[in-house]
Amino acid sequence: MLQVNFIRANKERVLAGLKKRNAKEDLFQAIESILELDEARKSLKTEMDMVNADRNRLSAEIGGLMKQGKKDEAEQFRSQVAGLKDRSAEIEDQLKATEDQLTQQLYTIPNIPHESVPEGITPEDNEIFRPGPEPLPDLGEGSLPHWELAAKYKVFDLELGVKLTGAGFPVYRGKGAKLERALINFFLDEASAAGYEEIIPPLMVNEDSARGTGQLPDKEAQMYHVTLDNLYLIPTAEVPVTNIYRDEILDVAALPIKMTAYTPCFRREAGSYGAHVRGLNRVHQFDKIEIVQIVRPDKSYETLMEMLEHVAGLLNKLGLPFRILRLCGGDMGFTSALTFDFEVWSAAQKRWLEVSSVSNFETYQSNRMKMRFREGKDMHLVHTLNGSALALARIVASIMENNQSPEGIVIPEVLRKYTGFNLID
RNA sequence: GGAGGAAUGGCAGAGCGGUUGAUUGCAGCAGUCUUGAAAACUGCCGUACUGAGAGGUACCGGGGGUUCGAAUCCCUCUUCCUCCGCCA
Repeated sequence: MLQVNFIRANKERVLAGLKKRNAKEDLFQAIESILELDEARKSLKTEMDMVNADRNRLSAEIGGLMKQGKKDEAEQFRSQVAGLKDRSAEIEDQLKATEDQLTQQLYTIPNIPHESVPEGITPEDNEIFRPGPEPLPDLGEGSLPHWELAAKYKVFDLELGVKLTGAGFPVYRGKGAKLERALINFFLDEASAAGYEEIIPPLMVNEDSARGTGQLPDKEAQMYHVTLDNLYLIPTAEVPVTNIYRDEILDVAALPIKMTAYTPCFRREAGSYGAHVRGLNRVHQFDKIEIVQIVRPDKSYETLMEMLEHVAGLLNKLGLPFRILRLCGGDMGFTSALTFDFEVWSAAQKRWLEVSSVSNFETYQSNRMKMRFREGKDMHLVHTLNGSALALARIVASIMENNQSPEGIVIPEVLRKYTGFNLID
């Protein structure tokens, strides 16, 4: 979330940011409300501190008198302290209520978009940061979408997933399963080579972690919730991996911190429907390799480009036709300041499929997580970034569609040492 | 799941009702000495809120309670350790 002091000092910027995000009117009002609540908070706090200071002073005097054996004099002070105590408790209740309201309001304010974020409301308004190849590959007549290829070559089975679990839980089989595993290993090896520490995190997180990265309270309905133990299935490795450094004060020399993790990701995808969810286009469980960086604020945009190039490198090595979009204000995630989406061209479906999202959250997550670094005497919030490198299900779909041939699905060169075969037939 | 024990600053480890935000050691930072380094010595060394500042307030796993006063006593939750049971 944003810091109140930042909002106060940069009110115009915050309001302009909300406008760019096409925010509703009530968010603009929330900004006013936040500033007022913070003023109220401050004066209540000052009042309580003064009452407590009096109480502490009197208590110390009572202690001194008791030591000297002057019990009668001590008695006089007791009733005074009792009164102060009641007063303090009263103010504390008000203070707590004010702070709760303030926090609730702050949770409703999204991150402020970076200046380079284009104006716009819908995905059509996203800026093409790096265009796809010209002309786009054309597989000609008879090319099949991946779900038909899956049936033909038995790569994955969605109906079996329905039997075992429900819609949107694919079962990969045989060479399909091996291709999946090959991609995981390839992506992890590439991340390691780029200096990312490999992490195997828990697949369930507690409430604090979900709040830290911003899934709570904003996106609660998107997560599977294990109510009996109050745990959430992770929608992305970003959640457990970024939270590793929650509530930590890092030494500046420790930065940047680069971590990667492969995990299955679980998403309820409530509200999705239609042809766009066919096959592997949108599923409830998919594998993803995530890269996360924790960096100095002055380096974060440089880092964002570095991560962008890492992901672009992966797609180039796989030989998939892709483009990069800079998301517009209206299409950007709640917690992000700047997001680049990677889309792979599906010639068979004649549409672009999102396979990666690389974002800079600036201090939005680190403020929630109290993730800071010390440099000399000064302490600052770090910037956090993450990106998919890459999301598997759609990559598998893309490889199947783009690499289909009369003989079968051709495995990209770089994956062959991982799969042990060149063709799915 | 059952029975005990524990939780204090970056780490180790005192304190167990009254100037204790907290002794001490290590680590860290600054300095003296030195050609340099080591050693020795001196000083500094938690976080948050608040205040122009001096300062004030809060925090000794979380929450609640007793008391004029709690790191210290009580209740509760959580986590960790030991033993038993179960188990990939």
